[in-house]
Amino acid sequence: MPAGGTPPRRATLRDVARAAGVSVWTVSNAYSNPRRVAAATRERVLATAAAVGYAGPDPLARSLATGRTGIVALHADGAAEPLLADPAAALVARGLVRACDRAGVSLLLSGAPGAAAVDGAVLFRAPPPANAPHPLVVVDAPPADGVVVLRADVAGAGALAARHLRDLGHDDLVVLAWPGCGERLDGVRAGWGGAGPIAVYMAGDPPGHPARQAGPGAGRRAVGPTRADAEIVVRAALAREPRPRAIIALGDLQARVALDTARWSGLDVPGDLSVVGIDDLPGSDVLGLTGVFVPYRPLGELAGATLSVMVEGGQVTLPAPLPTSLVIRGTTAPPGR
Amino acid sequence: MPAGGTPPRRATLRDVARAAGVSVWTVSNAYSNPRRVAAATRERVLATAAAVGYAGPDPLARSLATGRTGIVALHADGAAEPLLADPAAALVARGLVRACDRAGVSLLLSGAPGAAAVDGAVLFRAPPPANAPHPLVVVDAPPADGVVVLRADVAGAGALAARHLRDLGHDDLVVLAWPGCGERLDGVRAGWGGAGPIAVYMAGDPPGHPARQAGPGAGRRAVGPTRADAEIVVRAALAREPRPRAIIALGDLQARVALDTARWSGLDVPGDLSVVGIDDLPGSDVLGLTGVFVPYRPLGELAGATLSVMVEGGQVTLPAPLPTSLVIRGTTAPPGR
DNA sequence: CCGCCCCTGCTAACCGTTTAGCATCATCGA
DNA sequence: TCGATGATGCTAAACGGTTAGCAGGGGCGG
Repeated sequence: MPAGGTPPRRATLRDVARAAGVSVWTVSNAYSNPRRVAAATRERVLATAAAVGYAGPDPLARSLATGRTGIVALHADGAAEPLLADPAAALVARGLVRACDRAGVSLLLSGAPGAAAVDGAVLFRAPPPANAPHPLVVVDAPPADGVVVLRADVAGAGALAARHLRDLGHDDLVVLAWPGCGERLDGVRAGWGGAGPIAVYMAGDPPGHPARQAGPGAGRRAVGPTRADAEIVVRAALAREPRPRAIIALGDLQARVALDTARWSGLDVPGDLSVVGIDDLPGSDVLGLTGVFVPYRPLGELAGATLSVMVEGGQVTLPAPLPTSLVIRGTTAPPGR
Repeated sequence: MPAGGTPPRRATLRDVARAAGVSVWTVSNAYSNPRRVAAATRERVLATAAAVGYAGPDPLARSLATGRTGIVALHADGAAEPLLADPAAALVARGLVRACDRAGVSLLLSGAPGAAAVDGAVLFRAPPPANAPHPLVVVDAPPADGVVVLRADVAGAGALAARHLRDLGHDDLVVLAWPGCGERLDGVRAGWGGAGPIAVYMAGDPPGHPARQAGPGAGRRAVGPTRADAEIVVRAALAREPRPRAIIALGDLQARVALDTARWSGLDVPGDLSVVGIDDLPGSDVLGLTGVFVPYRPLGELAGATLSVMVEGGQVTLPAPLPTSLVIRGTTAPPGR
């Protein structure tokens, strides 16, 4: 004989309606649109729902019907991990999650755009896909037509760094760079303004470099050198004759490697060598690194706010690049005699 | 007269089927189950889809039909931001996102459990809800019946810290604690083993403390003191007579405040005062802080792997608490004379 | 030539909601 | 007494897929 128990299926709106003796419409509105149903009826419906173990409308079905998911995505290229592992991306994520909290939505970290249904997406340093079914905001990428791109004034950042060293009296500049950071480099050149020679040491991927060929992210735009790449280029730069007295690292990671390497080889920073980084990532403060602050977290927050407006159907105007600022700590000084 | 253009609605499976002259079944399987449809047919379907601008099955509808979303959640209490702002939570998130990448799913950061449809959820230091419609894994919370709780051996961590100081010859211990870290404290007591007196300074929320009453998280289990709380308790501890010579901070944040405050008031660390923290958060290495490493990132990774198994319907056996390890750096030494 | 089986594709039911549009009814002013 | 009105709740059509079960047909062994 058949067991008389309820099936293991979770209760649905229909079940509640049947049990409460009302229509599906009434139950749905009791949850989503309380003022359209009389208080007494609503009370009864909710009580019945609790009795049959109904925990509220299924978010999936609700999303399908309404077209809204209450989720925005932060996308990376192949894998989601870099979104938290890369310090700059993590800062953007942190700003974004704060904006999401404020807007009452959740944040999805995903390496596969389109795999999940979202109301909108933020792309960090990634090219926008052609036919996204939702609004898109791109962070820290070159401006492009037809897409909302949010960025910091990285050229200004380079200029700030160069001007600082020039103001200190330096007249010989070494720059640690990598392919793809052209704008920062241009800024450095502009800020330096011919105060002396500039030597650029370029890190990372020559075509065919094995370490960057493997893996899902191979071939994508370089967003920065690996630690190993940085060490190679730093060693090369420090070995130059005459020895460098002022270094701008276009990224904080390179700056830290430069700091380590210089001190390791007995140089006094800033006595023998001035080092300034660009990014001012968390941790650079305790290192005492002089650098230019790039507002990644505010960018993430702005991206979230902007996306919210777009999801609501509003128009947004492209803001000017967010300003950067020089933070002077302990790694720069006038050139030693 | 009516404009003959296509409506702005996105193409659906049905549209593609009509255009390709096949049934909906065929189109669906061409995407989701390629081996059930002849290669030639599939080819034709995909071409037609591209022609009418169909970008693949809608994830939402697919999820509704299959019951799978390809999303796992990391939940916090009221807001999602602490998941990235709190260093320990951020480490768990990082481990989790890596496991998600490996499993091919996306990670949702949410402050409102149940607001979005997910296949499973990880709760960090939060009590599990009663009737979750999906598998649950709890990280870093007291063991409980019927739920999978993953944890580090925090008692062992406390013991490691205490034993280290005792081995160095200390015989007078000051502990910086907060309500809710009882297990760590117990571990300290066990590791210390009566090598001398222990003075415990407890930080944070006395009932009615205004700073912790406001906000959505009010009343929840304390996961650690705020910076301000830490400063107060550190000041109190350092002012003790006789002056402390060995401090265990049950959390790294307190340890850092202790370090700052001690050095600020002219004490030599570790000459006058030994400080050891528990957590070994990122940044403690450059600070040179001696401490006990708590494997938050591996916990996140393990949580992700465990959750994957549970989502697939598998049974999991509770692993033993993950071991912690002592990391000796520069803030501990034998007691000064 | 016949019966069997596999391959392919179809029909139709289902997933659990939302919501536009309409029916019903009690209340109320004239 | 009657029509207008507002409150309340119902019917039914989406939303965009998946998939169990089945029909038709061609290849193949007997």
